Amino acid sequence: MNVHSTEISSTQTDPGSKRELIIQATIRLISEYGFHGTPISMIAQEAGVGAGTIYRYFKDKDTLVLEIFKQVHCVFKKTLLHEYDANQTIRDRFLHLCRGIFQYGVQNPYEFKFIEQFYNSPYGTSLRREKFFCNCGDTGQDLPLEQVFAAGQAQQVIKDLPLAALIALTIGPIVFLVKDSIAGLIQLDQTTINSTLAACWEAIQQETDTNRQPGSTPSSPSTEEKP
Amino acid sequence: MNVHSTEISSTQTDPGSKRELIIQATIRLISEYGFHGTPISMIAQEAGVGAGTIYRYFKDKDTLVLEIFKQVHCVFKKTLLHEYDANQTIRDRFLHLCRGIFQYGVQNPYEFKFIEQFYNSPYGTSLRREKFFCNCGDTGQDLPLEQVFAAGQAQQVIKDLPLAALIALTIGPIVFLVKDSIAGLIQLDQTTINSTLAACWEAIQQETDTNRQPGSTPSSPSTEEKP
Amino acid sequence: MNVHSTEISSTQTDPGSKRELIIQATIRLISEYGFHGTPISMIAQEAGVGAGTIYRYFKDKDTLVLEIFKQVHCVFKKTLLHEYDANQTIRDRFLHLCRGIFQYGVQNPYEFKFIEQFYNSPYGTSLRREKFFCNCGDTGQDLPLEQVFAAGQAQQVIKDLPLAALIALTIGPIVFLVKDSIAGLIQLDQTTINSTLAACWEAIQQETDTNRQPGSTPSSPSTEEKP
Amino acid sequence: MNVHSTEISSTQTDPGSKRELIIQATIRLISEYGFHGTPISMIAQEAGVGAGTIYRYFKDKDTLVLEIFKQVHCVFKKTLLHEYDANQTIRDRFLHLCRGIFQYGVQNPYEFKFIEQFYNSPYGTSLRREKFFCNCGDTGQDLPLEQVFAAGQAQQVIKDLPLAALIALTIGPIVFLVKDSIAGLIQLDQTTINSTLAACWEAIQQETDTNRQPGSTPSSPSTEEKP
DNA sequence: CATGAATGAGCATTCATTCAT
DNA sequence: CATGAATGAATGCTCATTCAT
Repeated sequence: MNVHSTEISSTQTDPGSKRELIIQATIRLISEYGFHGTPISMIAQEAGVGAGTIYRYFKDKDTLVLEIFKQVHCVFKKTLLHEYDANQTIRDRFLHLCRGIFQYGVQNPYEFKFIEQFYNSPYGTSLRREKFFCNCGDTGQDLPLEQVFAAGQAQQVIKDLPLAALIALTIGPIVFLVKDSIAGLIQLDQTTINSTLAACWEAIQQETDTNRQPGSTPSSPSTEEKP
Repeated sequence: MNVHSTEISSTQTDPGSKRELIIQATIRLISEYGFHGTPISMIAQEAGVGAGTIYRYFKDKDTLVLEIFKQVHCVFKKTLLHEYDANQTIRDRFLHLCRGIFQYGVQNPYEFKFIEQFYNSPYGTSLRREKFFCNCGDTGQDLPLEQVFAAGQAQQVIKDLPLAALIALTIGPIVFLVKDSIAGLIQLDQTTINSTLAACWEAIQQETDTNRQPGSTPSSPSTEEKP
Repeated sequence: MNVHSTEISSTQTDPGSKRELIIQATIRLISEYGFHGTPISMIAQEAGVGAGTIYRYFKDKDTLVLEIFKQVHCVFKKTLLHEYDANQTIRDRFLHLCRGIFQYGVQNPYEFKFIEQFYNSPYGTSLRREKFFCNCGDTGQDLPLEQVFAAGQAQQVIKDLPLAALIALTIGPIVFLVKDSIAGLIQLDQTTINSTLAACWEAIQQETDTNRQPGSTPSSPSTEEKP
Repeated sequence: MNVHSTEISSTQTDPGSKRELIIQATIRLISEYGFHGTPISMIAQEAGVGAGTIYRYFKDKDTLVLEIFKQVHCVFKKTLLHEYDANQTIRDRFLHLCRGIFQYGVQNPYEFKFIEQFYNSPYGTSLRREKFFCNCGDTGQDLPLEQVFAAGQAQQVIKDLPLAALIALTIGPIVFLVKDSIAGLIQLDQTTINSTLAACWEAIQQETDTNRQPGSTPSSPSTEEKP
């Protein structure tokens, strides 16, 4: 009855549908110009639809952006969790998730910057504070990265820093680099990604005697968790 | 004939001048509401001047923001270089600069967010790409942090990563944390700052014989082998 | 070729026809929200038809309303003339017609307010000026009330006031009261209606010796004199 | 500080001020086309000002109309009360007030229709129900006409009809006639006005033996109240 | 015939910029 | 120099109307 839908239906990804055209145009433009820098008329033109058409699919501009964020954020989370194994070592789980962010950013630059824009908007700030995130069908628990950090700290594999600091030490560099990559300031190949991730791990790992044993390289799997 | 000046005159820091009132109001408001969320009329009111007055000092809104960015960015750089000693060790110079960013962000949240806003705008992106930055009277050389990294790599104290990656590994976490701090999501005390900076250093430092045993290859994260 | 019809076909009162559904919805909505406050889409929804369907029956929104007005106005006139006997006394004919307006308004509040809305619109004003009204199959003669007034004046039963004044003195109070009734500001029972009509009659009647005789009026709601 | 003012300042009637130009244009246009039929752009053009200028004086379109209504309604009430003497007979007070309405309508056709439009809008309906009217500096008591009716009923000079009916019997014809006059359907001279008012009085007056004496003409002051 | 998705002109409102004072 | 009233282009949004299905 109502075409405005918060549910993410399968038709949303029909690449030819007007709705999807609007979404893609919005992501592209807002990722570049920001919410207030992107008039509806510009979205309509980029999508190749009439301005009024947008309002058949979304109640207003706010809703348009919020709904796209939810959808994009969901896909983003699902991408991270693809082939994710909670039984792997802390380090491997860390690397899996972080590499996922890298890959996602490089392969979906518009979506990545869109998420960034959203997080840095007043909207996003309150989102973060209220832990509002979309559930995507999962149990609404914390981002898996936070779980990894918590588990790692429990096992004394990860430094006893505030959670925010741990996140900053990993997400910070990744986001920074991906944005530089999107801006064309650096070419992100697998080698650079891998070495950067290794560096991130070194930043947060708890150095123990075991870790300091000769031959122990920062990037070698340690077995500190199951002694 | 034209009172608009790209040059940074000495009067700009006169705290009572209208120009400075306008600048301070703009920083405060744009850091909070963003460029498009801050009308000229709001700036005029916050600054306690007439709207038309702003146009005596700045050609238009774009120029206003660009000029403020240049000025703020200069002060920021100068702050970092305060008591900076190029003869210190790589690590100390690194810590001096990074701690400076932290301090600046915590003590000047409006300016910090303003710079952030600017960097994330289309304007900022092109700026970064064109290395346009203001010279601030210095010799136009690279940011000192980049010099430290280059020197550190020459001395094999710092990993052989792309410069952009090294910057990301240090600036990324700092900016991330300062923003969280400004948003009230974390309380940044000296302990947290110090341990975070130590972590950043661990992320970028080259482990040598001096530091470690030979054969240690920081850039090989390939370790998934489980013996 | 053109399904739009200015003629009032017999199907218009078929209660199940789409045309009639549209008309009823329009009357209900416009009487409440006015012409500009009632979008076509709302009419379509209320009528349970597609928006495009309305344009099969009416050329455009203006035509829709004009045609409905003609139809409603016709039915209104016919209602007034029901059981109307031109051989009755002036006073009885007057009371018959006026009571008819009261009854019609109370029983058909939507239609009544619709007519009102229309009369007060620029459209209605020009209509009144041009004496354009629909003929309803009658001989296009004046409204019967005007005939009664003319006849009454000829018989010196009704004051020698301008016709417009006589109409105002009768229609004015009735419309005013019915609107208050519809708005819920007064409960219109038969007693109030009768005494109001008696008052209207007193306003326009020519006082002669004949008229002043006691008990002279058949439907005498006029018992107010206390002998 | 704030140019939006609910207070009715003396400058409002400065005929050359933009504010007054806007008000006059609004009254003229809304009286003819109604609220929804009068775009802001049309008001701006009619007033000879830019569209944005209107918003310097009024918060939004609703406020514009509401404020004008208050002002016009105040002037209207003051006009009615000009030279009004509460010590006159019921009939004279009645005639004074009703004649005032006539005069006001004939001399201020735009304002008169504007008030009409407003009363017939959803806004006006709630106004009537809530007795919200502006106080105009008076004590906020009922319209004087209602007081006259109440007093007249107490003295058995006026019929014992519901208040709404009495108002309908007087205001109804007057409004009806004035509208016809404005529409050009009738020429309202003093004779017509006087005889119509006399008729209105006959409609509502309580007929006693005294009143029935020959020679008692509607327009002559009767002394029925203080026998 | 009937539909409702699509359209774009039109609306209320905001805001960067100008200019008379 | 400084002001802020005035402007009109631009924005988000609505809605009468069309037309492919």
